[in-house]
Amino acid sequence: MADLLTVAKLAGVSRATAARAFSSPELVRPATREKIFSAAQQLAFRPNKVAQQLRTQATHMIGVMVPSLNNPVFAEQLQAMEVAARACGYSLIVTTSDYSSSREGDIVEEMLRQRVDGLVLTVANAEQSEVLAKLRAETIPCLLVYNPPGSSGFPSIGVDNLAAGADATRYLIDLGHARIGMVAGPLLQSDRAQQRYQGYCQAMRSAGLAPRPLIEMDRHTQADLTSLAPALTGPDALSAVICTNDLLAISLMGELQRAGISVPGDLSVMGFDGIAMGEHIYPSLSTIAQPRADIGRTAVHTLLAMIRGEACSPALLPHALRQGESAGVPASSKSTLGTS
Amino acid sequence: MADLLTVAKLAGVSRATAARAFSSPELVRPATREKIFSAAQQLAFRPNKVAQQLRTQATHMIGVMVPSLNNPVFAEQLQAMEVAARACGYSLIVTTSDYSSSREGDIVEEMLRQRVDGLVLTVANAEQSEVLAKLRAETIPCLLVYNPPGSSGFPSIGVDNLAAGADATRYLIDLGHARIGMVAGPLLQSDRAQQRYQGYCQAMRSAGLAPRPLIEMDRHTQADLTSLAPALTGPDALSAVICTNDLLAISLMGELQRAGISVPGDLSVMGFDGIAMGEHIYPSLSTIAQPRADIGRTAVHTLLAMIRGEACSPALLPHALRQGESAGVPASSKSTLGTS
DNA sequence: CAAGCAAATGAGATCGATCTCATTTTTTAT
DNA sequence: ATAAAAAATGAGATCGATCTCATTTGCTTG
Repeated sequence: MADLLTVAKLAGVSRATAARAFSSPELVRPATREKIFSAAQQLAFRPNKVAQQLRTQATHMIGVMVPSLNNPVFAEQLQAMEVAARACGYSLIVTTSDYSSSREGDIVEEMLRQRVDGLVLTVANAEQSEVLAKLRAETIPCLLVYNPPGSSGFPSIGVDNLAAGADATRYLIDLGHARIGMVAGPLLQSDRAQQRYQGYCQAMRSAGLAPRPLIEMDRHTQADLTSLAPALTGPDALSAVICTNDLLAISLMGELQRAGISVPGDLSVMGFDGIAMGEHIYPSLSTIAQPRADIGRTAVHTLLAMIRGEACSPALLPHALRQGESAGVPASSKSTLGTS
Repeated sequence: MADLLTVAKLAGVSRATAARAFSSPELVRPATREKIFSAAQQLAFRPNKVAQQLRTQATHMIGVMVPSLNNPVFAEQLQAMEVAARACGYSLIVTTSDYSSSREGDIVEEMLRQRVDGLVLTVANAEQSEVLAKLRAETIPCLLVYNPPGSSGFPSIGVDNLAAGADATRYLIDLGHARIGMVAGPLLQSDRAQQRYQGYCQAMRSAGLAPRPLIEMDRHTQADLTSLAPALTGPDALSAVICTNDLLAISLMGELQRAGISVPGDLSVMGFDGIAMGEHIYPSLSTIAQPRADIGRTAVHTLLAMIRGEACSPALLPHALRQGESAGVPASSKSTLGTS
């Protein structure tokens, strides 16, 4: 592959001038510039970014780590990030941690060696993350996404999960529900889920209702009915559940329907995240939508600002309750209304 | 950031020896090695990959381009690729083309400048892709995913879309359907969709049925009922449709159910791809599942083999018909059976 | 037309590692 | 103990661009 020196020779100029023709053309006399460009053309010259990166000490690469691309929330956020980054001349190195703390460590170390200009991370639990502890000693710009901007010490882009959890709960209460439960993945491993549950508890109490203990599923994105069954029977049976993410909600709805339980007839279901799929299925998913594309875009722009050395304001983006068909008036109220 | 020279000085050795301690420790006397390692430790030395890449002329980076991460097929494939690549010491630069040919060109050029070691691409249409034409003049290892391995001249990883299309069709025929249609995105822009349609046509003819013209939707991943309505009325109304991808199928099912059309009662629906979501919704999606994770993994391993200079055999991976609840016995047969 | 000044160009160092080849040190054999 | 062979180390070039600073070229103006 032809390098700049070869181009310079063919054009009869020095390396420096050839380089200038590309980086600051206005400093090169038009005639010379043309000679250089045509030489470059002939030789099919293609600038070597690696060399540029070494010399300028800037890679124009952003390291991105998400838990999994199998969850559309992250994939959709990444889609937006990629578009935003490329528009600004940056590339994305994408990695997945599978919520594993050791993998998180390896990945970040690798990216630091690659000298990415900044990092955008979504970690399992920001408060007690080892990798964030290590990063605190580094000077590289680093931004969290979805993780609450708590005491981790890093700026963060996301929504107010607590308020969002409360909003979802209040929506169901306003619909007439009182026996509302919350369903989460295993061990409440995600700090977002924890906050959402807090919000649920607050909203319940504000309405004079007793919050119920969280119902944990074995898997983070797939519901199993057996774990839920106890909560659905007896006099205190739930009339509505909020799932801590959309995948969980969607798979729960599927299981319910397969078991002959009607949604929202017998049980209202709400999700969290607002993945695109939720709008297309039937019944469409009532959910708290996070502005995923906005989050991705904002994350990129905020990180680039940090890279430029500007102070950055950790942004809370607005969430929105998306009314779908999966949450409705509870059966009891309906019959009450019908007979009144 | 401390560099190797600084480490070498502190350890009282030359750059060369310090470098060797890391790259080929067996060439360095244990005592010396220890001095170097402890110096590195003290200085928090972190090898600079950019410099390595420049010197060794190998980046250990793979450029990946997919149409969109909003479609779980690509996200799920990417997830598998990332894991496989990292296990082999490679990183992924991920980009999305949105099926735009100009964006494809820009992206690939950018990646070539970045001197990625190889490319894994999914293009809109491999046969007439400008970017592939350009790449044919380059020497960089390049692998297609999902695109049929036709005359593009590049090895490809994917399934036999023609056979898959025929399998789906035959499955519906075996269920008793005769009035089967196929639904695709706009302009049949994807070469895979074309092949699947061919397969459908073949299977129909083999069964003595007349293939119907393709029904095109305005968007690639979202169905609208108005475009489909004509095909659903009259004496010749369809009893089953095959969609060229799962997103289309799922959104179609949603629309149908919202319109009071029962699936599979009134209309059987099949998809293509086998995204995870399809199994969770209700009714679960009958589809032709592509081994997305396998495809991703195989793509990485095949590309790495190409990078090592080994000849590569373009692999066709097996697809599988996944029986779901969305395709069933047609209403007419059912009543026939019932009255006989 | 010469002096003076701005614009254009070039020489050489630099980024941080690796590689080759020469040199020094250590080990082995005699 | 000494020569020969093997192992360990070092000096310096190299990858491909960019940057600084010195030098040359071109232009303006008196």
